[in-house]
Parts: sequence; C-alpha cells; structure tokens
Amino acid sequence: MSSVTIKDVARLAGVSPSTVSRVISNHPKISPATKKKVREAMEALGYHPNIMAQSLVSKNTQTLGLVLPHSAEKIFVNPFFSEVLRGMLAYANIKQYDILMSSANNPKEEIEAVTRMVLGRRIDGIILMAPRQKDPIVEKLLEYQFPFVLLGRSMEHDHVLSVNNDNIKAAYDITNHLIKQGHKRIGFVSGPPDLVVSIDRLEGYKKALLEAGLPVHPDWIIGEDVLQGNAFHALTMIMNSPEPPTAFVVTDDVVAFGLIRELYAAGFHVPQDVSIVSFNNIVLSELSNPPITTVDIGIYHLGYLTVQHLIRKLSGEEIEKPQMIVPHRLIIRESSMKLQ
Amino acid sequence: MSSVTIKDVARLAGVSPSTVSRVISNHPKISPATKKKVREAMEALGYHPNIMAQSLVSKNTQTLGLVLPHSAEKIFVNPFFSEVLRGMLAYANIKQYDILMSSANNPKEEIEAVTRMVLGRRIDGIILMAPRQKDPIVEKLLEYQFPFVLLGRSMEHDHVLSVNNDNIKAAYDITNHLIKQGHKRIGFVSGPPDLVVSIDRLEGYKKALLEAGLPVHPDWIIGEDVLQGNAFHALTMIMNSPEPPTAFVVTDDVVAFGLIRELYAAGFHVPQDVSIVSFNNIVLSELSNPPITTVDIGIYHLGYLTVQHLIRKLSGEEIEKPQMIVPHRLIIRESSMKLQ
DNA sequence: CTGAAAGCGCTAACAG
DNA sequence: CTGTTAGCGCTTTCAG
Repeated sequence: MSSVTIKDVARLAGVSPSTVSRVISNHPKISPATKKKVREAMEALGYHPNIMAQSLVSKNTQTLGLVLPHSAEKIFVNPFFSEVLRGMLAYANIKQYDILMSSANNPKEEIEAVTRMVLGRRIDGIILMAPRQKDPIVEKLLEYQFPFVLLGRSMEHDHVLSVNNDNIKAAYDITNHLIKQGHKRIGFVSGPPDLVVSIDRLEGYKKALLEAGLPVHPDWIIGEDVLQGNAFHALTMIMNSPEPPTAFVVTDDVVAFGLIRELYAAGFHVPQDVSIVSFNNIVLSELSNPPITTVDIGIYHLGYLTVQHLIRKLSGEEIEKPQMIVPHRLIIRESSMKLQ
Repeated sequence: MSSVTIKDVARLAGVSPSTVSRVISNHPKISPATKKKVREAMEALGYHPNIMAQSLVSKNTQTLGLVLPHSAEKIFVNPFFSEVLRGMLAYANIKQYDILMSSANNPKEEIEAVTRMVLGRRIDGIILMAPRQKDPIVEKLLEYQFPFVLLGRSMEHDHVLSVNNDNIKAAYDITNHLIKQGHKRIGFVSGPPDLVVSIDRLEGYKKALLEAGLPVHPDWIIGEDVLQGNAFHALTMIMNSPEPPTAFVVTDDVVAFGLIRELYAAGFHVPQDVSIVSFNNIVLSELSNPPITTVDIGIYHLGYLTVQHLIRKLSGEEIEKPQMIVPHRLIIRESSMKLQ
C-alpha cells in the first residue's frame, strides 16, 4: 500500500507540487503539455490525493453525515430505511459524496454524535431522519448554523431545508378511501407519538373522519406497539366490543403486517372482517397475504431528493423553496374492501 | 459555528499547544493541575479536535468503510441489510468508530469507490458484504495489503478475516428438516449464482438430498428472479408436472414471500400443497401468512461481530481464528408441514 | 513535566 | 502559465 504524495508526482513530472495540485483541481490556466506530463506521472505512480489533507486546507470533506434515529430501532429494522438509504447513496454517488453514519443509543449520545461530526469538521452537511416535535438536534444545528436537511419536516421552523410527503393529505386520502368503501367505524394505529410524521398522519385521519361526520373514537386510536404484541389485549378488547371498527388506518406497512397477524390470531380475517390500509409501500407490502393497500410515498425518491436538496444548498445554490414535497399515491390492494 | 483550535485552548489555559495535545490524548506524564486547567479551557471554549488534522498526522481515521454490493439492489432493499448495519453500528459506536458508506452502480465503480477510500486514506479498514466467487475487490485489497473483513467468506483465500455462518451446514439442516417431515421431492430457489452464500446453500441442499438417497432434480433448482415474477412460468411448469416438488428450500425470506405469493396465484397453498423453508429470519418472516420456517442466522450479531473482528485486527490484536462462524438455528413455523 | 520546532499532504495567494 | 511561500490544526521528537 504505497503512500505516494503530491511531491513524488511533482518530482517525476519535473514540476512543482503546486502545479500538480492545479492539475488535480483542474485549474484553467495550465498548459496541456504539463497537464499531460503530470497526469502520466500520477498514473505511473498510482497517485491518489490524501483526502484528509485536502479537507484540512479546503475546509470541505465531500461527506454528508447521517444520524440514525436512536429510539427507532423499530423504524430502523424497517425496510423503509434501506430503501431511503439507497436513494441517498445514489445521488451522493453522482456528486462524489460519501455518507458517514453514526449511531446512538439515546438522545444524549445522539447529540454527541452530531457534535463530534460537526465540530470535528468531518462533514459538510447533515441529514436528519424522522424529526420529532421540538427536536433538540434541529435546535442544536440551527444554533451552530450548520447546513442540514430534514427527511420529514420541522413543526417549529418552516425555513429549514426539508424533503417530505404531505402526510396530512396522505392520511386524509387513504382514510377517505375507506370512507368511500362504506366504512364508518375506522380505527388508527399510530407510530411513536413524538415523531412529526405520526402527528401529521393522525391529523389527516381525524380530518377525514370529521369532514365525513364520522366519530373519532379515542379508544380506536392505538399505539404502535401492536407489532410487539403489547397491544394485543387492547386490540381484542376493541374488536370484541359491541360495535367494533370495520377498518384500520395503520401508520406503517411493517406495523400493518403485525396487525394482520394479531387480528388473525384473535380470529378476525383481513379484509373479510376488517380492512387494513397503511403507509410506505415497502416491497413486501405487495407480497403480503393479503397484499396491503398502502400509500406509496416514494421512499427511494425521498432519499434521493433529500441528498440533492442538501448538496444544492452546500454548493451555494439559491433554494427557492426550502420545503420540498414528494407526491404520494394510493396503491389499492386486497387488504381493503368495500363494505357490503 | 465557532472554529476554536488547540491554540485558543492553549492561550486560555496559559500553556503550549503541545500540552493541550497531550491532554487530549491522555498522555501519562502530565500534571493533574495543568490537566485540569486545560480541560476547563476546552470546556469553556467548546473545543472539539479537528479530526481531519488529527488523522493527517496520526494516520488513522477512526472510520470504517462499507461498500455496498452494487448488483444487489435486491439484497439491498432487503431488511437483512438494515439489521446487519444496525449490528455494525452498535459495535462501531462502542469503539468510537464511524462508518463511511459508498455506493456503486457497477463493478467498475465499486472498485473505484474502494480505491478512493483506501488510497485517499479516509478509512482504517473496510467491510465487504456478500463476497463473490473470485471477488475482484478481495483481490485488490489483498494486493494493497489493506485491512478488511468479509461478511461471508472467500472461496479462494482462507486466511482472510471473515465472519460468516456455516451456510452449507445451515442448508443441510433445513433440508433435512423437510426430509424428516417426509418430503421426498424438494426444490430449491437460489440466489445470485456468483455469491458465495448462494453456492454454499445450494451445496448443503444437495448434500442432504444425496445422503438421504433423494434425487437432485435440475429442473427444480430455480433462479432467484421468482420475486420479480419472471420465473412464474417456470414455476407453474414445475408445479404442474406429473410429480411436482412438495417442498422448496428458498435462499432468502424475501424471496420466500414472493414465492408464496406466486404459488398462491398459481393455485397452490402453503403449506397444504407445498412446504416452504428459507433463510435469515428477518422480522417479517414471522408475520408472514403463513409464518415462514427459516434459519435464524443471527443477522444483527453478524454485523456486530464483523466490526468487532475488524477493529480487533486494527488494534493489532493477534487474531487466533480469522474465520469466525456465527451459529444458526432452525425456526420452525407454519410454512413447512409434515407430509401425510 | 512542558515548550519549541518540524512536519503530515495539500492548497492558495503572490510573484514572476 | 508556473514556482515559492506560508499555512490548515494537529502530533511528536527533542530539549530543557
């Protein structure tokens, strides 16, 4: 593993180090002849610039930080994550950026990880996933005046760069789909309550019910721990009440999988006994049994645009609209059904 | 976003920059008094070391590279990936390492990405996932003598650091499970044929059949494109032959999901008409309908140990056994059934 | 135990 | 168009 530096190249090419530096950065005023000479020398020696040294002086790292939502082990095992990451890397790759990931086990470590990356000057900008209400990391970054982008949105600051779906509308639309199918008693299975996305989806659900003159029954809004089976009890109670819901809006495909199983275990079949709709359209939602009606939110695209948005900002482009919205669409499958 | 350097701290603490440096690196011979003074100054100014500068001189980056299998878009959308990454980050986090990810769209870009990371001195070591037969990246890294670890194994080099399951044994075990259930005609759905893991699992499957005196029917070994529906045709042909398989060993849970759907579409029910077993035990395999019998390979653990193995090597520890094997276990669920 | 000095590999004025 | 010079922020001999 040779350690060939700019000096070695300079020597071989018979020029000064600065000239080599210039051909690396494609400086305009450099004669084709020397450019060629230098290129050949670089080739011959197998030269690659030391990125650390470059960054130290140029003050930029061609690296983006990605902080993983700590609490969100659940979110994280979610195929959503890999898909969004794939989109992020795709665009980063085009622009020759890499992505530096850091994890944390609790909010404190999360802040530490961010601080280390930012103040350690390891990255040029940062991507935040799954922002919360009054998110401390957002506040911190705003305080540092460090460039960042939200995959999601901030409830408090509407000038921060963000790429998001219109989750309120999405939830409104999918709930209306159920209403149009004749459902009148519709439950909701929510995500972590402090996530903005959870709040938005719940709001859209409520809005649709209210507009249709249907009841928002607090008992029918259940936590996202269904998957873990903790809410099994709550679920059977709801389903065995005199007038149980005939449909559920579920915050996430993976949770929908869990719910379908739990219902099955409790003796209820989807969609014959109860309809299920959810969000995200992960690949597996189509392969579920039954296939799940869901809102396609363009996961890959979300990741792609998030990085694009951030890199544009970093390149000093004027951002006309800081809040970017990725359109959603309903994917109707067999898990939701017309009520007779 | 202050840019406070070691000099600022030195000035405030009334010492020299080198002393500050020593405090940072916890040098033994430093008086408690000055140590305290310096610590306070760092605190007061909100000092964080510039990691680029540190790396430039110390020659290590506290960063591990992760190259994503390019072809493996399919593997990548797979929840397997997020889970293994979670394990990797968990251990990296403990040791204060970060993970730098780079993607590529083809083998050429893949090599470039590695080269850039390695020769750009951005990372101390590298993690390779899903190695192939005669993997060019492995060869390259060996040539550079750059530290790396395989999540999987190399077929050619048995001294390289690797963390893996005994996939031959795993496939052998799960196939035997079917045989014990009375199945005599057992098909196989394979992964990308150049991946070592595919080769190993196929081998284990064949071994079990041979030992049991059962036929290895070439027509029953089908490609992994079932999920995409390309193999739908092949599948119906097999299933409608006079003596169709009564069970399939499938290389991956996600593919199993797809297969179950395809079978269902073709009029065959799992497990009544045909049993399905697969590998990985992703969270969703339990939530499938029916729940899938699978081999738990300890995904999280694989990721965790892979990073541990690499970091140990980097710290100069003597590695007794370069090839680390994570045990597997069968998870019997409803998708496989005793044959009457 | 601590400071001064040199240098990691690269870039960016400033001259020529 | 190209070389010289001076750092980027940090660590590390080498003297004291």
